[in-house]
Amino acid sequence: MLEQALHKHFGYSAFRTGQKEVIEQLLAGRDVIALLPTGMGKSLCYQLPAYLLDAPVLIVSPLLSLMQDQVDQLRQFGEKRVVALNSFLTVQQKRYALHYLHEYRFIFASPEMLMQPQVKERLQQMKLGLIVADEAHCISQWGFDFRPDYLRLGEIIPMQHKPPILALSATATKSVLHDIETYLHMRSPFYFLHSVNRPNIHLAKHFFQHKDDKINWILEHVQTTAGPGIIYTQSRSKAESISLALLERGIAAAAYHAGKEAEDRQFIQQQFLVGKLDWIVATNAFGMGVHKGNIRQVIHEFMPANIANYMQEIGRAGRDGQPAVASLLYAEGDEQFAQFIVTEDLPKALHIEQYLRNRDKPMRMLEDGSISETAFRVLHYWMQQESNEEVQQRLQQMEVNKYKAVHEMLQIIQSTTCMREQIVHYFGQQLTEKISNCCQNCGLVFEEILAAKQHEEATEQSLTWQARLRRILLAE
DNA sequence: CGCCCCTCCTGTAGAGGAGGGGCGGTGCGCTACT
Repeated sequence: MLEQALHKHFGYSAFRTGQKEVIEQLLAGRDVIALLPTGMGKSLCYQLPAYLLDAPVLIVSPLLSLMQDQVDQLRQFGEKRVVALNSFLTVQQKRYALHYLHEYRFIFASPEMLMQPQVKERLQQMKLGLIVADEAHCISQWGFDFRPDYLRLGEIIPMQHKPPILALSATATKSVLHDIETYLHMRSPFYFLHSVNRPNIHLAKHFFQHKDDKINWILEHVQTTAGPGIIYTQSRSKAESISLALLERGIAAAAYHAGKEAEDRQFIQQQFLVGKLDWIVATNAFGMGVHKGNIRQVIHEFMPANIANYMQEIGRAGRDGQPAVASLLYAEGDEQFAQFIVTEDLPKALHIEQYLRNRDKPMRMLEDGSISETAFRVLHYWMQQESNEEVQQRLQQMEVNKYKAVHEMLQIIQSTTCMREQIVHYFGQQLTEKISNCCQNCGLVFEEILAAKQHEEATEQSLTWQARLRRILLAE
């Protein structure tokens, strides 16, 4: 009985939605794509099978920090046969880990590490019980133009004695599901798809004449409403300046972006998790693997580049099931920047010519700085897959697709019909129930949603003196 | 591409506008250098 195994290894008495179905299929040897809302115990879907299979489980993870969290969690459960194969290991540790790889129960690794010849060869000789792609939407989101090793995961799957493959994610469109299936070489996978709709997240949007007005709105809004929350900004510098402005107003806020030291990032995330920080002002670097239940607000200072990103980012709110608000701020022309940022680092036609001229030693292209490291890696990958003409076409198509995705997001912003319905429809699903205070277009009274919370805060002593003064002076 | 910031220009005072330059997201692994 699966329930008995669940109780024996993890001490739980019952499965959560989807877990049992997914595990049953995996144990029967079938590939599975599971879309489960975050925080609903996605990791158990591979952790339990690991104890019922007689071979190691390989988990492909997008972030080192995520890997570390999962390793720590398993160790807390008393599991010793667990390893994270990544650049944190010394040469000796890595050699040791590879030598005894078959003895581990859980092997975590990044796609880049898996593509190293020594690692790949070692895995190919080994029997694996299960291969897991955690946050599997990364295959589609990052594989084509950022981390091409994500498209090469199929190379580590043994042809003979192929283990079942599990793809886990919280949000994926039909086309993302298709990419996952293709690049993981899945054979008629079992789908467990939870609804992408999150009824407790209310969708607000606000329009502004000038970009600066958005900042003023944020400063005002954050001082008078309930946190904790995340503010997503378009650039690192803006994340810094807004968090500073909030700090000056007595709000416990911090900035988070990829320009910060790994140590600082970890510290800030930790402080937010334990409630010492109320607001995180971040670029899209923040979020994956952040398990905080009581996030009440997500504010977008800029326009997300596509609907999937928007859903992922607002989906970090209200995981405790309590009401939360996602506020999307828009000023005319914001789509220009969104378009620029997502296409700026794509390899261009001139890079293909340059690549062909340096065919014998393409790395030379990097020397004069005419191409970024990312763009070079992406170009190099595609040039090995396809002809010049095909690569050129592909890159153009990528650009077109990215513009199209920005436009789809813009339509949600500009339309006057239910935002939720449009979003759910975009993911190929249907909206089954109608909620009150659904979205800006259906009618939304902010105070009604977080009213109880705000009242509580108003009487709290922890209210900042600025906010108290503001209430008195402005009679709010 | 659009923004922000800085410098320069004008024409003899102080400030406003033109024009140029810099900047702008996401992560892995690895290497060279301090």
